[in-house]
Amino acid sequence: MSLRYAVLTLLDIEPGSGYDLKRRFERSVSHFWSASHQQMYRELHKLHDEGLLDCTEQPQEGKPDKKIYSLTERGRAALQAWVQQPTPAQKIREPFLIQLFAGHHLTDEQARAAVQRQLEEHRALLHSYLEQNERVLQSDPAVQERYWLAHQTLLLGIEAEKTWVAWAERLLRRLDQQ
Amino acid sequence: MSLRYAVLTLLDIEPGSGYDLKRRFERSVSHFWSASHQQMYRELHKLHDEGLLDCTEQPQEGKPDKKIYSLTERGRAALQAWVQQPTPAQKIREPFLIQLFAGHHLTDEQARAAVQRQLEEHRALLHSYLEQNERVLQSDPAVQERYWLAHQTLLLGIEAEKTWVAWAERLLRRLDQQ
DNA sequence: TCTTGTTATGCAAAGAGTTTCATATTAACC
DNA sequence: GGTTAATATGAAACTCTTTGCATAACAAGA
Repeated sequence: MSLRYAVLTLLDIEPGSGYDLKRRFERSVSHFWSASHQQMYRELHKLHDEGLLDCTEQPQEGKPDKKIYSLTERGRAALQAWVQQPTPAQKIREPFLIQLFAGHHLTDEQARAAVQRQLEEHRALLHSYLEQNERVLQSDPAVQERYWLAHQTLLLGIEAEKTWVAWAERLLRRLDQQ
Repeated sequence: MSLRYAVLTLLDIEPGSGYDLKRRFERSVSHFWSASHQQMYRELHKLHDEGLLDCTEQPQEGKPDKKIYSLTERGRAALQAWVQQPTPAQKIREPFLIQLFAGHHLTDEQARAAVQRQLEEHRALLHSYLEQNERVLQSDPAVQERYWLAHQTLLLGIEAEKTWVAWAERLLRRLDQQ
């Protein structure tokens, strides 16, 4: 049930199409949620059917038309009610760590390569979050003020990636000594 | 496809029943994977049908009988082949951070309570990982040596929870000042 | 004109995970 | 004898997510 509220939250901040939403998921909330375009469209249809979203078709010049979704009164009420409820605990599922857990089946060389790959991925994530952070810091102070709690989630993402990178670097050094 | 390899990995380290496995998931790998008992039993049946697991019934005194599963040669080969393949990137899905992202719908008091709740959960996780770590450090050095990469995953879990706790504490202080 | 890339939307099937229900053995306690 | 709790296993229905397929408007370049 969380995807729907992620969608409502983003559309509450600013209305948009499924396509927009997909890109905003990648740009602004990838540090705590991900969803494919099929999930977006299905969820948008459902929310529209349930009367939580309005939809208006918007013709475009030089591009295909889009459907712009925005929250209805009921949509805002549903979001408001949900944010005040306790959330289910996160379920972590990290395939790479299963592999390391089965690391006695890896040679040192294989382990090194796998950790190196992860290190690069997490460095890239950290880099992208730091860029997002720069964009936020350069935006309108009134907007920053209004969405300061949203910004805190990005700061957690940054700290989490720093932790990951530091851990992977330490592990690589240890693998290199062997 | 990752659950099956998590199951194979644990049974490769030590054979056991579905019930054992459930507890071992909670005790030893909860920092990177979680699964319900229904998932265990279903996966065990599938892996047995596919010939990756052997199964022997073991009568018990004072308790219901259990089915002990262990890897077949093909099971070991499948695990060995998988650990060497690149893993799909983790998909983070953290409902609490959606709520914070929609934090403009919360009063400071509501936000404080929600963050406080998360802080307590993550402190409890940190505590339990630190206890696991103590158990590992007191175990047979030869076993520690063999599974040292598995132990590294726990150290990452500990660092990640420390990061979370520190972030939540900082956020709470900021909320208290308002 | 044809191909490639971006924008934009969607269906259908399969796979993974959750929730609810059900059963049975044994120990411990009242 | 009846209740509660831990151990032990499983089916069925449902929801959520992924994967593969499909369509179409338009721009840019070969």
